[in-house]
Amino acid sequence: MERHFGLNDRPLPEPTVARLPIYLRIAEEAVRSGATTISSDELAGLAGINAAKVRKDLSLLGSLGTRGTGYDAAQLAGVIDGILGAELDWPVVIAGVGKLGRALINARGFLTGGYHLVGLVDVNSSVIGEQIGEHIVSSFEQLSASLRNPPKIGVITTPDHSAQAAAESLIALGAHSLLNFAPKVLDVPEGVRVRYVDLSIELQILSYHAAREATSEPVGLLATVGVEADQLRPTPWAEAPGVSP
Amino acid sequence: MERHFGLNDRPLPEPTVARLPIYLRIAEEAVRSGATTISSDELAGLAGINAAKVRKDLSLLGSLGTRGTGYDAAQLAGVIDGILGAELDWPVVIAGVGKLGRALINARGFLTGGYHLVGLVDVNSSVIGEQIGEHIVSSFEQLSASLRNPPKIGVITTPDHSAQAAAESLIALGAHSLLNFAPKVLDVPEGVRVRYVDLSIELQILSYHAAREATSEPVGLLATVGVEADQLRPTPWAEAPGVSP
DNA sequence: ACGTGTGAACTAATTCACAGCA
DNA sequence: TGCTGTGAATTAGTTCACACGT
Repeated sequence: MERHFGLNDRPLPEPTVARLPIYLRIAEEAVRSGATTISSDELAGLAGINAAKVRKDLSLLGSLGTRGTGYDAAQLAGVIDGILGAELDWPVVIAGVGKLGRALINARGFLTGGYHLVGLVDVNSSVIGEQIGEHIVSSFEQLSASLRNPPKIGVITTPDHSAQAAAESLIALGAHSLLNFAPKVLDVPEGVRVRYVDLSIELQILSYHAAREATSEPVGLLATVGVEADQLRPTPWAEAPGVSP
Repeated sequence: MERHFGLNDRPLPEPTVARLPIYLRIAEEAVRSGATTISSDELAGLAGINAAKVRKDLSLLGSLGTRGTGYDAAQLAGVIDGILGAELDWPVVIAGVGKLGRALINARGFLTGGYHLVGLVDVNSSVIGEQIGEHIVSSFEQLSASLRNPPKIGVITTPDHSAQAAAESLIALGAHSLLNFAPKVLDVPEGVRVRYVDLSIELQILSYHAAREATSEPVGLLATVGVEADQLRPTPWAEAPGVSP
């Protein structure tokens, strides 16, 4: 598995990594709208951040820009795509076929690019066998028997009390990266990466700020991101690639 | 509207704000499980971060702990709850009753505490009039006529091409804070706060790291958070309060 | 002129390490 | 002895400002 670091030796700063998907979206959008080139200023405006940050971020990927002109939108998209690994093949299994699981399965924009669903599992026998889109919900045993290659990413959309069991099953299937939507801290072996997404926290953060909105502070565009546990890195930003139900 | 700052004068650092909901969950959980007291070490372990950070964060809220003992779990929960404004009343309107909207409406844990749904709107006449839980989907006009008080928070779960219109309607209803799940940058007037949540970005961040997993780095628990656009602040962390479909 | 790339300055956040109270 | 609270040190990230290519 190829290693992508910055231009040099070092890995990219987490905040930069978190912004890359945003730049990618904007660059792709620019290409679609016929632009061949895009400047750090434009990128910054659309991302809701400042241009210096954009340039600093992109300079870590190499000298992609042309002075006086800007960045080649298509090339930029390609480079970011490569770095994010989106051009590789990322088989995904979703565990938990409840409302949220279904929403993600059907969301345009969630499973795009290199991410594709290879399995849908649940422990509830009333949904096992159900067909959703092109997939049939199976038990872990069934999926385990039928999968040729292990999934790279496991998505947990079970109720919280089942999350740990789901995690263990996904890990047993071979997943080393988990995206957990359940409000539960997972106990996973060394080497397994977990990313937590907590939607209710967003409301709490919003209301914290709203409660002191009186002091009308500048309001910026936002970015959305899950954070790396240990080294909590946030993601600044605007233009969220998203879930469109 | 009361102003909550740290102990002193200054507002809390964004990363701290993003961690508070996590501490809150853990403290509440501790209370439920019968513990009266919880230490920064325990908090840290459950949150997937280190104890110094926990103590620094909590010290900004006041001298809540007792040396040699730890923090009073119930008191801690109460204080954080107050700071996050969760004990206040936060009327929420959800715009866009597609799969994701329905998932959020039904998710345990999304609309809890002081957050409660006061309206469900959509532009699609085929869903207007539909009853979902205790609410009936209405048009913006209908809702506008029937709402007594403006919603404080608007949640956008429409397709991306409708997001801007939804935002404008929500703002017209009186919402000053928006939580946008659509992959679209919103153009909003000064004073309106937008928080973007992009679920597909999570996959991209996971795969970026997975692609260089070869170098087995330490794997931490993660935190999930949307970020404040301008000042991009991430959220470190583990134990995500979540969406359980 | 224009806009990138980047060292330098600055600001923010994390982590250390320990004094001090229960 | 145990664990908080917190200054000090460190590390990370952002922003400035300008030299340099086109």
